[in-house]
Amino acid sequence: MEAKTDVPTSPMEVTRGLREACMSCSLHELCLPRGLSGHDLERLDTLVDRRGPHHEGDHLFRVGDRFESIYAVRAGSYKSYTVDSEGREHVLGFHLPGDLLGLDAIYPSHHLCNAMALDTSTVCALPYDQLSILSGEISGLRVQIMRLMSKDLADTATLAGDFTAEERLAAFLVGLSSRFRERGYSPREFNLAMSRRDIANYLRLATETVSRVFARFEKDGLIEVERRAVRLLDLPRLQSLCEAMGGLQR
Amino acid sequence: MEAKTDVPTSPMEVTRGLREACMSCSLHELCLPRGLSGHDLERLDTLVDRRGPHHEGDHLFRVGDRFESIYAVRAGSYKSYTVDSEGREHVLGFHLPGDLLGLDAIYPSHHLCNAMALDTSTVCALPYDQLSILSGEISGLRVQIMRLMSKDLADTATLAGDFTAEERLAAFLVGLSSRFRERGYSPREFNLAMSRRDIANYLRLATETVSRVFARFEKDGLIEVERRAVRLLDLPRLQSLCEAMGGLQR
DNA sequence: ACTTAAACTTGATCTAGATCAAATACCCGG
DNA sequence: CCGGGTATTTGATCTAGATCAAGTTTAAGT
Repeated sequence: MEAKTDVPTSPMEVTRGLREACMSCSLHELCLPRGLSGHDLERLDTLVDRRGPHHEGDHLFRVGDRFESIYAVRAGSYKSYTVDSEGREHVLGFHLPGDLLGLDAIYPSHHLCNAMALDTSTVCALPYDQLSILSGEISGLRVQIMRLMSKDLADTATLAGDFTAEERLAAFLVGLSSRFRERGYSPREFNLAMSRRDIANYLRLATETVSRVFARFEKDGLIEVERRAVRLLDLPRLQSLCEAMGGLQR
Repeated sequence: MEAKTDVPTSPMEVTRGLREACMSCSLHELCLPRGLSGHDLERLDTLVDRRGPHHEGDHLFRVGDRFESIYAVRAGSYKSYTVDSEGREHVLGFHLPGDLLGLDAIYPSHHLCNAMALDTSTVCALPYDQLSILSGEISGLRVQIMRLMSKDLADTATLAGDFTAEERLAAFLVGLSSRFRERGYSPREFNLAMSRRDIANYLRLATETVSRVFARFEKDGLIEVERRAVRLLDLPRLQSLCEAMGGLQR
């Protein structure tokens, strides 16, 4: 048996604790700490409340929950989604390590969507009022928060467009691929954390259509897909399929 | 003949200049100044570079332009849009007085979309680096910038969902209605600044479909529409048509 | 291993909305 | 007031993708 990982009880565990500090986090360059120097980083670090692990199906927050913190995904992945009055689910996004969650709740001060773990996952919670104060004092932090929000705005806008099922799915795969690359994983071969149904809801397609387009892509030699495991065989061609959308997506 | 409006040359013009200060701007409560006290407001005011008028079809910025300022619409209206590699236009949003434009360009530091005046329109340009510095010093300004970005994120997410043509158009009208109400105009009766084609591109529908749904709404006694002039006859029923979407939209 | 349920795929239809095709209305410059 | 271009409406088809309907594979218990 391994020791429980959520209570540091040995020197080894303490070392592990240190490794989890922003300073030594591998997501450094993607996440809030980007561009921050040693001392500022330490100050940010004191705000961080590391939470989890959440297991598949666990909720990080739900519609209507009071907004208190924004979350940075540390490990695993989450989906954000809403359920409309007809009971239809709309997936708003998939969130990988380094992504921020909960930004849309700042204005109304309560959450507008649900966030559910797709995997065994953990987050860093950043209490928003403290973060806001700190961002007044550290211009680099302010800059990075704005950058990340701006990026979210741009990404969402891309998805909003009117595109074919092929374009959407190609963009989805290419987008995931570059996000994995940024995070140091293979951009050619990865596992989908989300179900076909989630992908379909995200891309505004029927599950069956997603399945069929996957099959078509495989037949055309663009990808190899077996259940959740995907290998991109012809990234250039996939990119050209979705260049109409500006190339990528999240 | 009236005097040119862009060069203050008389006491009257000076008065007009004062009226245009943030402090006395009617958009105060919607726009960046919200929640700012007298002195802070004056500081914000010194950043503002009032530009225009732009005439119908004029561009405020275009894809690829270097990002320098964010813009607050002062009068008139703009649309933001992209043109994809197939030449299809995708309208991202319509921007009324008090709305901010250009936020999605912060991250890449160049504009990702075009912004075009739909009417004779003016903006307040806020140089982003100065605004960023000032927002470090004035917490209320920081709060308001985050609120407005957060709102944009939430709005865009709503549009991204999978809804019928009726739901979309109803939400569009209801959204416009509440935005006009917020701005002190009639929520029941207004003029559309945008063409059917723009509406269609925004809602991911064909122009013909927009036309037909307008006709259907009119036949059902929901609205009266003549060219660009719209009167909402049954707001409650329109709202119930789009409640699936969470009620509104921009 | 056996059951049951969920996830996924595949095939057959159906349909909302796109596209194609005119006709009509409006607007603007001369 | 007139001619030509653009915006809008209306009608007739067409089609991408939805929906309906079985299968099939996988995973989790028991």
